[in-house]
Amino acid sequence: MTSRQTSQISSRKQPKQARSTELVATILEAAIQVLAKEGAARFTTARVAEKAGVSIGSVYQYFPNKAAILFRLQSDEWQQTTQMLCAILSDMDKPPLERLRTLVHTFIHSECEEAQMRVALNDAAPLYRDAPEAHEVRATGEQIFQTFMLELLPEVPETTRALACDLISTTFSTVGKDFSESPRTAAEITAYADAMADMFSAYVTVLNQR
Amino acid sequence: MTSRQTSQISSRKQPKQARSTELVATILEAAIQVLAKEGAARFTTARVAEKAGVSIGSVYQYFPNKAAILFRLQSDEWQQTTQMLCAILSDMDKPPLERLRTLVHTFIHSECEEAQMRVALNDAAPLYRDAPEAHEVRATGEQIFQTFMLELLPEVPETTRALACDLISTTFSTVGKDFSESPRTAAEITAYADAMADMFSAYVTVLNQR
Amino acid sequence: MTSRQTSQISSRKQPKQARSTELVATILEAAIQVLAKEGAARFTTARVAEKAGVSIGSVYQYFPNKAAILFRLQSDEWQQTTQMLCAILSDMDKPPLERLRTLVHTFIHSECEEAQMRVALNDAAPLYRDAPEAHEVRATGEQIFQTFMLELLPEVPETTRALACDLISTTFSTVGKDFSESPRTAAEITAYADAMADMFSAYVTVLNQR
Amino acid sequence: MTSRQTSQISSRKQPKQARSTELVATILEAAIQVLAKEGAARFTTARVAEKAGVSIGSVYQYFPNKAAILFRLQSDEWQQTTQMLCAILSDMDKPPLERLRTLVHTFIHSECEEAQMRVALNDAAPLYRDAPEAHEVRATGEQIFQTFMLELLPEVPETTRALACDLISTTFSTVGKDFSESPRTAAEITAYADAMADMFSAYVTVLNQR
DNA sequence: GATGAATGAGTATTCATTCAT
DNA sequence: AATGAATGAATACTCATTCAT
Repeated sequence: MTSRQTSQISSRKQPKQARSTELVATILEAAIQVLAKEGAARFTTARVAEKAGVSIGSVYQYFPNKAAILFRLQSDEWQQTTQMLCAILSDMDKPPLERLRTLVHTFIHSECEEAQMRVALNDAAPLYRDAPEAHEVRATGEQIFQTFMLELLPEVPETTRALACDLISTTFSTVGKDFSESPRTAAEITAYADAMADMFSAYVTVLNQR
Repeated sequence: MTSRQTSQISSRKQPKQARSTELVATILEAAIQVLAKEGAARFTTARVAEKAGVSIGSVYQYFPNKAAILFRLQSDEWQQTTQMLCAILSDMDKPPLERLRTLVHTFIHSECEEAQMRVALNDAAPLYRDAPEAHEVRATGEQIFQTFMLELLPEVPETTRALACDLISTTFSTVGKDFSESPRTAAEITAYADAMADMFSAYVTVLNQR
Repeated sequence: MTSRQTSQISSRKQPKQARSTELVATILEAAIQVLAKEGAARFTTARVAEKAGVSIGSVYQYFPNKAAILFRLQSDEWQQTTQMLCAILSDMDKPPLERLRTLVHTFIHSECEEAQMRVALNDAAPLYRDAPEAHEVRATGEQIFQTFMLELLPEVPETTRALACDLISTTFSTVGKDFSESPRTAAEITAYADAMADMFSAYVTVLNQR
Repeated sequence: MTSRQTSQISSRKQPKQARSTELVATILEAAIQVLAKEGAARFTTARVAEKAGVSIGSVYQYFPNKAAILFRLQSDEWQQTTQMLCAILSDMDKPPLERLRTLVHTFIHSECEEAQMRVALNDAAPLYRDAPEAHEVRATGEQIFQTFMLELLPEVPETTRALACDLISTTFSTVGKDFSESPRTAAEITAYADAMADMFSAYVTVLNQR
C-alpha cells in the first residue's frame, strides 16, 4: 500500500499474441485467488506472480503496477455486470418493472458469488479508484441504465429521472455490495432482492403517478 | 495496511484526569487531520503523533494500536449519528414519514461534512471492521431504528418489517456514504435526500397498503 | 530480543547459483563479525546487512528472519564439531580412552577460538533454541557419541551407559562453553582439557570395573 | 535488551526502614513471577511494577536499572546456594566423598525447582553478567569449595587441586543448569545426580592415588 | 517518597519496482 | 521476452528511563 506507483493504470501492452493473452489470463486468475485467500492487505505482486507460476518481471511486463492488476479485475467485473444488465434490460417482451426486478435478483445473486474476493477487491479500491480509466468503465454501465430509465419513467421530467436513475443504480450497487459482505443463504438472497425490487417499484410507480 | 496488530482495539486506559482526556482529544484531532489530508494509506502512527505534537510513545499510551485510533474515530461518528437519529425519531409530534424524511436529510447532510476524512476512514475500514467492538456500536443504532420501524409499519408482518428495516437502514448509510464521496453543493444534497426520502416513503406506503 | 518471528527458521531458498552461495557466505561472515564486535544485544539485521555491504532486503531474501541467521551460524558450528568428533572417534587404531582424551583437547581448543562470537551466539540462544530444526542438528551429534560409548563401556548395562553418555557429552559442551568465556592461554587450555579427560577416564574406568 | 543503562548494578539504597525492605521484597517477588511466566525477552520494568502493584518510579527508587533487579535475583540465588553448600560441606561427621555426593544431589534438586525462572534468568545473564559485583558473589562460593577440596585432596599438589576444584565446581553448576532446562521426574534427577557424584568420586579417588 | 505520563531511539520485517542477465 | 536478485524506504510498536507533580 505504498506509493511508488506509476500513474498509468491500464494495461501496458495489447497482448496481440496468443501467448501473451494466456499469460495475462493466468495472472488475473492468480490475482483473484490471492485476493480471495489472502485479502487485500496481503495482495502483493510477488504472491500473484508465485501463484501464477510466473516471474515478477513477467507480471510487470503486462501490468505497469499493482493497481493495474486490481483495476483490471474490477474492470472485468464491471464489464460482465454491464453485459448482464444489457441483456436483461433489452428484453422488450417483458414490462419494465419486471425487468427491473429480474435485474435486482440477478445482480444481488452475482454479487454474492465469490463474495470474499469482492470484499477484498473493495478494500483495495483506494488503489485504483482514482484512475480516470475507472470512471470510463462505470460511465458505460450508467449509460445503459439511463436508457432503460427513459422507458421506465417516460413522463417524468428529465431532472427527476436523472436523480432517480442515479439513486436506484447507486442503491443497487452499494447495498448489493454491503449485503454480500456477510455470507447468505439462497433464501435470504431472494428475499432481500425482492424487498429491494419492491422498493424500487414503489418509487417508480409513485414517480409516474405524480 | 499491514497486520501486526494486537487483538484489543478499545482504548488502553480510561482517561480519568483532565490531562489525559485532553491528550486523547489532541491525538484524535490530529488523526482526523492526517486522515483528511494524507488519506488512509498514509495514515501512520508517526504522522499522527507528529501532527499532535506528541511523542509516538504517548500515542501508544492511550491507544493500543493504529486500528484503535481509527476505530475510535469511527465509533465517535457512529455515536453522534445515533444520537441524531434518536433525537429526530423520538419527536412524536410529527408523523413518522416526516421524521424519516428529516432523518434522511440530516444524515446525508452530515455525511457530506468532512467528506474527505470519511472516505479515508472508510478506506481504513479493513483495519478495524472485524473487531467485536465495532459490531456492538453498530447494533445500538440498529436497535433504535427498529423501534421506529414498528411505528412506521404497524400492521406489517414481523419478517417483512425486519427486512424493510434492514434494507432502508443499509440504503441509508451505504448510499449516503457513496454520495458523499464526491463533492456536492447544498442544492444537490437537498435534492438527493429528497429523492431518497421519496423512495422510502413510497416503499413504506406500499408495504402498509398490502 | 523481541519476538515478532516467523516460525520458519531454516534457509529461505536453496542457493543454487554461485552468486547466491557467495552472498549467503558474505552475510554469514558479516553476522559473525557483528556478533563478535557488538554482542548479541546489538545484533540486528540492519547491522548485518550494512557490514555485509548488502541491502536489508537481500538479507531477508536468504534468511526468513533474524533467528534464522543465528541458527545457521550455530548449525554450522555444530556440523563442524560433529565432523571433528566423527573423525577422532572413528580412528580405531587408538584405544578408546586415548581417543576420548584427544576429543576433549580438540573440542576445548576449538571452543576457545572465536570465543567472543561464541559467547554472543550463546546469548542469542533464546532466539533459535526452541526451533525444531535445532534439535535435529544436535541429535546427529549425540548419535555418534552414543556409538562410541558402546565401545568405551562394553560390559556396562544399557541404562548406565546412556546416563554416562549424556553426562559426559553434556559436561563436555557446557563446561567447554563456560571455560571458553574467559580468555585463556594455550597452556591453560591444555591443562584444563587434560583435567577433564582425567575425570572422564576415571569415571569410565570405574564403570567398567563394577 | 537495549542499552540505556547506568553502569551501577547494585541496589541504589540500603533500605533501612521496614517499609522499604518490604517493597524491595515485593518487587523481587514480582520479578520472579514475570521472569517465570513471561520469559527473559518479556521481562520489562513496567511488567514487574504492574505485577508488584507498584509504580515504575518506585521500582527505580530501589533499583538503578533493570539489570540490577536481575542481578539481585541471581545474587540471592547464589547466596542461598552458598549457604546450602556451606551447611553440607562443613558436616565433619561424614566422609568428604559422602558430603560431595550429598552436595551434588541437593544442588541438582534445587536447580530443578523453579526451572522456568532459572532458564529465563539465565537468558537474561548478558544483562548483569559483566557487572563486577557479580564476580564477588561468585568468588565467595568458590572460596568455600576450595577449602573443602583441601580436605578432599589432601596430598595432591596445589596446582592440580585448584584445577580439579575449578573443573568440579564448573561441571556442577553448568551441567546442573543444562540438566534442569528440561522437565525432569524425581527418579531422573536422582539417577543423574548419582552419576555425576560417581564421576566426581572416581576422579577424586584417582587424583589421590597418584 | 511515590507516581505514572511522556519520551523517542531502536528494531524486525515487508513490498513495489527496477534492471542486469 | 523472461527472469528473479537486489534495493531501501517505510512502518508499527516496545521499553528503559526521567522528572514534574
